[in-house]
Amino acid sequence: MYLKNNIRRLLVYRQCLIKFKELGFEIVYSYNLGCEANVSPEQVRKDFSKFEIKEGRRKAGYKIDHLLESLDTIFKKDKDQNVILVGMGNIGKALSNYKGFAQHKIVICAAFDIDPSKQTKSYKIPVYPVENISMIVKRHNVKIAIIAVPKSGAQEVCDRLIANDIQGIINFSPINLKSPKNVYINNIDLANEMESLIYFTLNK
Amino acid sequence: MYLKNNIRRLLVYRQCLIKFKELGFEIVYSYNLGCEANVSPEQVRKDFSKFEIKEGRRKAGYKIDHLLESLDTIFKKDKDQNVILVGMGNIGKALSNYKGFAQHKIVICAAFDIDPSKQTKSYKIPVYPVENISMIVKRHNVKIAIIAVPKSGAQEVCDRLIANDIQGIINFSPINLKSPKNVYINNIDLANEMESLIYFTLNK
DNA sequence: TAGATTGTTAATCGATTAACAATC
DNA sequence: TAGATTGTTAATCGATTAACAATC
Repeated sequence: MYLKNNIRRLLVYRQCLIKFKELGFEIVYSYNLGCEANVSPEQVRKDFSKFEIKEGRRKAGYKIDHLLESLDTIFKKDKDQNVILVGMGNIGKALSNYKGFAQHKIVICAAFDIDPSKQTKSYKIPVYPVENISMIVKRHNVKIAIIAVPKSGAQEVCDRLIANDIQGIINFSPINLKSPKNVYINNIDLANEMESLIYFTLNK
Repeated sequence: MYLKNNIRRLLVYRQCLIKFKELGFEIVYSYNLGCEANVSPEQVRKDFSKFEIKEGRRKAGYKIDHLLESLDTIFKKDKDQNVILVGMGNIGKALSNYKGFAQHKIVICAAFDIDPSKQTKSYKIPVYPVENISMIVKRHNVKIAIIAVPKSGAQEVCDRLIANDIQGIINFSPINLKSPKNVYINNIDLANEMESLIYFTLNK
């Protein structure tokens, strides 16, 4: 199993490569890419090596398109990935409008909220009562979910998702969810992210 | 300089301790806290040791209140921390309404946007034109900023913030910002967070 | 007291960095 | 060819885990 940092760096490389491509470049050296991604050239080559990306040519660098293809294979970008979103509060709404997902072939196919006033099919993404999770998950074969409900309801939502065979959850609620270890959870606690930033800024 | 992971775990411990406290507990053992935070008891004790938190009593565990006080000292929670927010799009708006910051004594004291239709003082947080950054930063002695503008404008905003002596930036724009190394940047790329979740979920 | 738990020291593990042969 | 760059192997560094003495 590859480590988190590895994967995260690959995703940053992809970001950088897309930028280079947009700027009209066709090849990069590990040195360029490292500069842009804030890592050493050796780290870049090591990461590629670990994922068996061996498309560089000594002295001639890497073709950007080839690298992007390899990364698309690793991240299975051949088709859309359906995800569901639970909670249409501040964060939920922002995520449902977020443009960045589409470019990554991530599609929020349905949202859920307990508040009937937020349930509508006239919105860009249909918003259902949470009772419908089971139906929608089966219909669209969803394996990934986003939790953006208040802290108090997060564990209950989590349990319901797992009961419906959701395998991975990104959690914006500031609580450490309990889950069986075969369910992968990515916690994003916005206040903690701010705290950590503040800590490192003030303790340089 | 303490490592990122260390600090992040301390913040998770705090989250857990607050939960325990709300549930009426007064003491914890490293074992309980580890369980809740998903780390080993040894890791908990090691982290405490590193930050010179030595308030446990053998066999009697740690007083939750004492631990929270120590953590508040480490994270300087004696007074509010003013931050500014640039970009009042989807994400910016969500952040400006986010309840979780107040509990952490993080205060968004002003927001900025280039779109005149978004500039208003009648909103909960005043929204100014970006030209006013300099004035507000000086007036409130702000050192920390949030970037939530589209990718295309992010580097320009970043440069302007740094020119105004901002020391730490949390960046929600999907781009690797260039900055002098004395400015700490915390990048949160929502699409990459989703990608990483999807990767680990599908490659278990 | 005996057993449990802390705080720290030592051992292990894994990630990053350095070095370098291969070669374009 | 000479110099530059890759891909990999070896060395280092640091984080995590294990062990254990101290002691409540």
